[in-house]
Amino acid sequence: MQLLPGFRDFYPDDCARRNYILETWRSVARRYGFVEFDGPVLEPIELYKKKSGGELVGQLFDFTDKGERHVALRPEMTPTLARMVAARERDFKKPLKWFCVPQFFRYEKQQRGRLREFYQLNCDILGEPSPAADAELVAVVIDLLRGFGLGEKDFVVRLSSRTAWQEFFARAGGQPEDEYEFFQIVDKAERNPPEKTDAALAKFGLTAQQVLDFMRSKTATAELAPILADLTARGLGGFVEIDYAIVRGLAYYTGVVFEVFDRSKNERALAGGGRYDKLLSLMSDGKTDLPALGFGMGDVVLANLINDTPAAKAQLDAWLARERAADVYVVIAKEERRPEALALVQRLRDAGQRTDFPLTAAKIGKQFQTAEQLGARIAVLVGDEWPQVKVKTLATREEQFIAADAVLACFQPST
RNA sequence: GUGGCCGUAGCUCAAUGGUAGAGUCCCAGAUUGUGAUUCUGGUUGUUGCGGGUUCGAGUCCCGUCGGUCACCCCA
Repeated sequence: MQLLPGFRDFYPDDCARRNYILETWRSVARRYGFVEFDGPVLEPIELYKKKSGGELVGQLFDFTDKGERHVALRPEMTPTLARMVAARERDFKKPLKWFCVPQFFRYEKQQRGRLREFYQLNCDILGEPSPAADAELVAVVIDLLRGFGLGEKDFVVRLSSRTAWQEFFARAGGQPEDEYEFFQIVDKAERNPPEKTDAALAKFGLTAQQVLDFMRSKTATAELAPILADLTARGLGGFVEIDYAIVRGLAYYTGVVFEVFDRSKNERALAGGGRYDKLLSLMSDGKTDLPALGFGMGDVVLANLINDTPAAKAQLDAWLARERAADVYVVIAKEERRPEALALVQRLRDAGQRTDFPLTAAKIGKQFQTAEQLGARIAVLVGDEWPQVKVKTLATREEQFIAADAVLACFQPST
């Protein structure tokens, strides 16, 4: 049987790599005061139709359940978050700083950095309109990536704003109802030939040159300046560039938007997000109106970049080695001593030592080889010397005899 | 969803249209109380799948599934 396209098996080594990413995400998010939440993997399809107007339904894993409900595997978290917050908004002190690490499912053709199943860290701040919240969000993005050993030379946050483009569009005489169409044109202006952009902009009385000129003006607007100042005060200014080419595809963004890219531009976006001040109101039919902003960061592109960045790769490998290493391997040199060895194994495990031993009789050399492969730091040999055992530090090959009862003391922290 | 390239052992890859191979990994032994190297032996295949051409197909043709890259999209 083959895997379904775009889905992954996680063998122990893959699972450890995945957990490294998830644990690092959780650790940094908590450091910033974000608290973890989660929701259902399966949702009624209307939840996703409401926001997107059905455009994204073609990329959902959806089906009809046995109760005739039309359901979908979650492709994103923002609708669920909006529903949850809107339902119990008064229970939470503002601003809310919530994160989650959900597995998402999207029915798309897979390619580099994009699968049909993936994990994505989501961090959201709700109930805070101040630019301080925007800066806090960008700061946590930066520190999340720094947490993997990535630095200023490895990635950059491209900071932009829908507001800036709204004002640009209004100055040119554009109507608010045409804004979204205009954003879509701007979003593609960098990739499309100027003639094509000119043609699309003609109805608004604009030219590709005007749009590209503004796009390349790196001066911060009054909205973005305090965010930059905040990040500079934190010492994170070097990670951020103003770049009005970032518009993002979705209709619901209202203000600051940003995307994070690797400097070499080999990968697709590492993370992306922005403000969606009107979305909660939209999702709750006006019952709840909270300003909000957030971003998502997927595991697939991030893993690619870590593997291609030596310092980050080294940090990952060190973590993996620590993660899988056994503390102690008990070598049973004489099968007659197996009961005593089992007792020792049990005591070591009770004391919290990661302990392994041969389940069946095996040659000594084989057992040491196994101990080595398991990454054990210490081998304890049980044999003729009982009630003494031989304690060997595998890295240095030093051995010493110790009374079996005293072995545990070797592993206690010496205070 | 559209198009280019690619599918041979668990992995990396060979094989002019003529008997499917090597390295690696794994297992065992050399070595009955010590890890490396080395040496010896061993397991592993419906050549992705299904048709077709041919005396004969891993090889050529068609289809299909999967992978990959680009486009579309990117919550």
